[in-house]
Amino acid sequence: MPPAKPFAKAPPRGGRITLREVAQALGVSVATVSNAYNRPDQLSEELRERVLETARSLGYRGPDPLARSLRRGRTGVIGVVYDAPLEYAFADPAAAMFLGSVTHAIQDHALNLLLLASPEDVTPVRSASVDAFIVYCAADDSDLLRAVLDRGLPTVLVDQYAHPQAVQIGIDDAGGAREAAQHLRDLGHEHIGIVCLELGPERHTGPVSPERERSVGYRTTSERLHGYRSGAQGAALYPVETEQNAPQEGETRVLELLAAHPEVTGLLCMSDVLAQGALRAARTLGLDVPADLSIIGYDDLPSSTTFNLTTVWQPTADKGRHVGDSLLALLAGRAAENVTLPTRLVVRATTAGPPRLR
Amino acid sequence: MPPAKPFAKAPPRGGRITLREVAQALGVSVATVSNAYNRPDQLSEELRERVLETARSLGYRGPDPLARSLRRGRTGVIGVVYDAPLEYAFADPAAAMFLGSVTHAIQDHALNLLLLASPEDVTPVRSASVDAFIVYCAADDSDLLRAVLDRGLPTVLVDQYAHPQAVQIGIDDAGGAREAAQHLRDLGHEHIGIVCLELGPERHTGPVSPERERSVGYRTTSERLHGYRSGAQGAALYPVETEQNAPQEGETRVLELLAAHPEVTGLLCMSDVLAQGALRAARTLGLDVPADLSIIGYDDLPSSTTFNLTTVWQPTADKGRHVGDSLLALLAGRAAENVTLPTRLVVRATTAGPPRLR
DNA sequence: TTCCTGATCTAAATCGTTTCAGTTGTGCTG
DNA sequence: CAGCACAACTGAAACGATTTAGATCAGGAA
Repeated sequence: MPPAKPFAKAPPRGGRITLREVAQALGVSVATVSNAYNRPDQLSEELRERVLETARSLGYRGPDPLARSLRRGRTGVIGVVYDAPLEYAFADPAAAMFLGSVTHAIQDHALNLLLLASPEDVTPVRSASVDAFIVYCAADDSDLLRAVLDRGLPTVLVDQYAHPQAVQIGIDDAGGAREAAQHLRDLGHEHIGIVCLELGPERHTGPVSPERERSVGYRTTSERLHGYRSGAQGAALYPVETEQNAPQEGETRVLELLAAHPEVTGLLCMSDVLAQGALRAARTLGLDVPADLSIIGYDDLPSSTTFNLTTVWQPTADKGRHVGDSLLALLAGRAAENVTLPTRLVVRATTAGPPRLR
Repeated sequence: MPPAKPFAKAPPRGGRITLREVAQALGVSVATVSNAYNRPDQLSEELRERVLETARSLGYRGPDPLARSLRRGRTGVIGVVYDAPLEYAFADPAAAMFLGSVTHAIQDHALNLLLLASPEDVTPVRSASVDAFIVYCAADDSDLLRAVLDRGLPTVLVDQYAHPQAVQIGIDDAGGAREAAQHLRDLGHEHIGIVCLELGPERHTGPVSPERERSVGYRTTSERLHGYRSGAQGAALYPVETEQNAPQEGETRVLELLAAHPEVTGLLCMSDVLAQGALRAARTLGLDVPADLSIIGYDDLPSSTTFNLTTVWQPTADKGRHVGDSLLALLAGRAAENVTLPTRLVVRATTAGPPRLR
């Protein structure tokens, strides 16, 4: 290897044009060029035109966003964290709709969403250039949540347990669940299956044991389960756990459940996606819905109207709006309050009284 | 709309701890503290421990990601641009699934997705700190696309016309459409309705005139329309335009279409979501599917299995993977090639021969 | 002793902006 | 003609890190 290069001071960066180059080409100061872009009132219209013109001809693409953010101390980016492979988030229409409503709420304020992937590794959370965080469905004791709070940035927790260092936005999960269970009871169902979402980050499937039920990590699951129990008093309940919020998964679990407990005549599903799986299972078994089997979902997705699914509606759009508002308040240095939004049972065509005999 | 400038004034940068503070507290240089985080082999284990310990006790939260990015010239962020209100993207399960598959493809490479909202304003595109762009479903002549290409960053175009300055990843839109149309023809349908996605960024609804059909801005719509026409030769075709990819919208347009053309016995929908609307319309009219009306969708969403919908499958996961791979190649300075992925008709239970008489 | 090597650690130069605090030069008032 | 407001522009200090090119020192070989 040759020991030393004669031209050691070669600029390694590809010939990137900066404010300085433009300023030099014009014989003005960099401050003036910067002002041409950011504060047109600080220089004469004529000079501004010349600056912009020169910049264009030099191939200058405008002030570097990164340098600007560093200097200004603001990025205009909100980090979104989801405590599961992020692909699941997109596979879940309810999550996608929520993200859509957040987007809607913040896009007029020059804010954008950065999706932080890979939950088992907290590095992205530690090294993301963001002004604030949204944490969606993280378990209360997760490393992820801890890493987020460690950043010390404004944080909004969605559908999670409250935390002193963050704002919490959620829905009345238990209330909606209670209504749903009550509805089945009112119709006369005595044996009711419950298709749960994940109870915690560790993926399990099958019947939920009482001790497992006692240590549920996700607030949503926990609350809905409590709601079901309080609304279905007097009935026999058969909760089963799923490991992914997907129709296929719902179908499999429901088939298992009905095989183990043929006396079940009603199904409470913690999501419309799982309810879709229940619908498939019923079709597979040749059961008529609702004559042979009643099914209730949760979320009220757009497709559920088409399925004529009885379900629990939740104000997804409102939720996004509240998250957005809270974020804006926190970023402006104001306080924001925890919010719990209402839910409501929507009775459609997948529920009826139980069959007299099977 | 006035340009949003929410945080013109930065918040008080009250006592933020930096590398320097930590270095001073220890009496070492900032380089050493930096090395403690980034290159542990550059200092003794003992000193490194002390640095980390001091940092912790001082409340230092680790190297600022922004400053690091500026210095390193890399952000680890990919900008995603969608040529419609971003909320629509989330409302469309196919788009959400695609985003999910991209996420999956890049998350092992320390890359994250930044969703750039508000398409009518190109500011976010101009001022986003990203290493590369993904453009999804933008019209060929849109300001948005131009703004993206102006940034001069690696760019992948998805479901769009090819462009010399970018890599294009797409599917065989026309092929799938042709198969679908052919299928209806083979079954004997003579009068076929076509429910189109948006033809261009300007929202229209209702019947598509021949001249409008000639100037379709979105490649997906254009290709599928061509495919339908080439597969349905000999039949009378009635294309109608929608302004949003949503079930409700599909229902409305189909009701209009069937009112205007009662002789229609088959429907080609450019998305499963629109096909869902068709299903609703049929129910509203008391028509039996497929006895009275055949319906074919496009995308093959998970819910379409439940609906038993005949539809055109597309390799969403593959698409995301290819986008991810191309991005990685471009970021590494390598070249990447345009890719067109196959599509395939999936026949389920919503298609049959036309009724003899109505 | 002298020189070389390797392990540690440091000084200083960036990275590309924004913005505070001036410095000019001009025209107007009193 | 002094005094002053004002418009137009500039210098230089941040912003918070990474990284290159040494400096220093101890130990071992020659």
